[in-house]
Amino acid sequence: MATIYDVARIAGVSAKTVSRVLNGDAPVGAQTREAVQKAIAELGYVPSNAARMMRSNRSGLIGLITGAISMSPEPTQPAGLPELFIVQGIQKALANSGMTMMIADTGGAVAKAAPLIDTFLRHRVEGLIYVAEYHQKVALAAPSDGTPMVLANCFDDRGTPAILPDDFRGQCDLVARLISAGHRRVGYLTLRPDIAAGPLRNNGYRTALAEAGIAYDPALTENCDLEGRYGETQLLWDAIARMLRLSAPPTVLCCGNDQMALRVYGILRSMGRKVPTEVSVAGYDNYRVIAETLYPPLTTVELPYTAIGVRAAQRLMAMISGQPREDKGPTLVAGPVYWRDSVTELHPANLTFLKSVKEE
Amino acid sequence: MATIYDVARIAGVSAKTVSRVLNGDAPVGAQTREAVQKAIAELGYVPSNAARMMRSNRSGLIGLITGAISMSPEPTQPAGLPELFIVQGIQKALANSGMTMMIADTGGAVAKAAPLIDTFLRHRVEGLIYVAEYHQKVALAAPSDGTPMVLANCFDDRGTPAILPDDFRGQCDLVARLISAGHRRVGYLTLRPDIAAGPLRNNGYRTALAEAGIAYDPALTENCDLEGRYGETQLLWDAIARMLRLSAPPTVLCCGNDQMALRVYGILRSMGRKVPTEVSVAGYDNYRVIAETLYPPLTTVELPYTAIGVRAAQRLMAMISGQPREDKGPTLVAGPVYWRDSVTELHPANLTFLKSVKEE
DNA sequence: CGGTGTCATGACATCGGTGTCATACCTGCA
DNA sequence: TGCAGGTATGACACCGATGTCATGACACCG
Repeated sequence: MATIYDVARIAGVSAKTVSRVLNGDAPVGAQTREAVQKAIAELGYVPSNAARMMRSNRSGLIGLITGAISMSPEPTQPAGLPELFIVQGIQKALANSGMTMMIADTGGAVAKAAPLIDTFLRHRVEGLIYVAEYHQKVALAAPSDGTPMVLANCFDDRGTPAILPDDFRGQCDLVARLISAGHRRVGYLTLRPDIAAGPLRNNGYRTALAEAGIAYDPALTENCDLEGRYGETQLLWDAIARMLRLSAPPTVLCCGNDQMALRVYGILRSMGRKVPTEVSVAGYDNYRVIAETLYPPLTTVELPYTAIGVRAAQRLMAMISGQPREDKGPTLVAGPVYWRDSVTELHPANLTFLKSVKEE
Repeated sequence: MATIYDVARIAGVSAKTVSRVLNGDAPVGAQTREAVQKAIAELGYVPSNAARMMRSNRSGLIGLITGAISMSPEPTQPAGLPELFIVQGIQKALANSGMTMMIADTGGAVAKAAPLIDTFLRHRVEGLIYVAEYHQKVALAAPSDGTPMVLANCFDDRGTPAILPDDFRGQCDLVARLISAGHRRVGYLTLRPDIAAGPLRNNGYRTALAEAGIAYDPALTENCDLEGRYGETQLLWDAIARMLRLSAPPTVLCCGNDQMALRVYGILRSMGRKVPTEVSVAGYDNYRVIAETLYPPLTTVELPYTAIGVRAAQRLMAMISGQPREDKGPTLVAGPVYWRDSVTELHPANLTFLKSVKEE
């Protein structure tokens, strides 16, 4: 591979002059410049970033750590897609910053993160982003030197800057929208309570009900989440059957995620219940391959993965450029409700048969 | 950031000795080694890859170019996921090679690939992989220096090593399996004919029929592929209705991809046809979020994205280590048929009502 | 006409490692 | 005893850029 000296020799100038042509940081005579550019083209010269870095100490690299790229050895889970969307967002935000992204992968084992961070530090990355698969708490060793780091879709208890989905807001907005469409009995097939999003979303659900003056009914909330594993369909079937047998059955079923909603579609149809005329369905995530393809298309809330990635990159760039942190605590990113045909807008006429309607 | 000289000074040895401790390329006295390691720990020293690279000329970097990471500005398409699975495969294969992956992104515009390749060459990557979103022909400028390059999920006419899905084999295997399950009238809702996979799969379909001695019936093949855009559902509805009105209607519908199959489920149910007892459905891609979650789960063919990634990485590593190319032409990767409950195994009794059965 | 400022360019040191070679010490064998 | 051979270590050059400083040629101004 040609070096700057080769170019200098061919062009009949000094290496420093070639450097000036490349960087435009000092005036160069017109003919000299041409001669240099000709030599560069002739040799197919490409400057070495490594050499440049030796002096400037700026690598132009951002390190990204995720478990998304390599799946777990037993890929029973659809796993990893959220992380990939976050990566998309990061890339998008980084595209015009001149930074190049290095990606490494824990293969699911958080313990592997430390050596990967080490690899990145060897490359002298200017910043690090750790991306988690789902909203969760992590315990990561901070890089011993001062390299800035941002957590995306996760948080720790050391106050590392974190970007998180606003699960409370999302569920609350969705349920509020359902209520404004006339629904008063809102069934809720929840996520597991042991993941971070679970309790937050439950609070959102109950807050939306409370703000509309609707009493919370425990009979309308069930946890059937088996992470998509075998048995979930049976649990869902059972829970839905029970809810529909209530004297005041739900007019809409909120699902913990869009995948669960996809299951619920099949179950309701097998039960002979039409979606949405007899029972409405709503999801969560706006997993578009499902939400837009389902028939009818699914009302859901965006889980703003791309936006989380963008925010994470922006925050990191701010830290790299030495801007002081303006905001404390995690940054919450809320996504909009996508209103599609899987939920009926109830008209007053329809409302009469609802036993629990207190007002309106 | 501490340098090797800082470590040397603290440990009371020369820089070269520290280097030897780090690389283990020459014997070092036990106490000396300990002193050095203590100094390294004390300073939090991390060697600089850039400096190392200056001499060794080995960057330990692989460059990956894709359009997957940043989506198009108007993400009407679910786009990009296949590429991400390929990236997973690459990462998986690279994990133990000590290589670090750099990812850059064309944002969909192939024209942007050239400057990205340039960026990678500045970093002196040891190899390049270009990943395409779907099986297609590309025209990429090869890096002017001799940096090895592999194409994944695409090919060019310059004979650049390419790894491709075996679309012919996949469709052929699927249809053969359907036939062995007793199906004789196989409806086929195809992909657009202008993409590479289209004609290949059609050949697979016809070959499987021919090998079973079943005559090809043009009335059973329709193209409704609008890439998931508005109108596809209507086209599908129309095509399916037409096929089901035939005097010898199909007993199974092969769909161009799993997303189309998801639509077909909804359509068939709206028509009052039960899946799979009245009409069986098969997909293509093994898009697991759909195929495994659908009710009943979907019979489909794996589009072996991860395997393509693995093969691409392996091939690249072979090129980097200077192994001669053993095989000419593109490497085809076939995926297995996933047999699930969306297709009925027809028993001889069922077969009697089929008008077109010639044999058996 | 001499001093000052700008333009254009080159010599040289430097970044942080590693390759090459030299050196000093020790052991074993003729 | 003398020398070959292995072990442990250091001095120094070098990789390919860029920062610093010096230099020569002009143009402008008083």
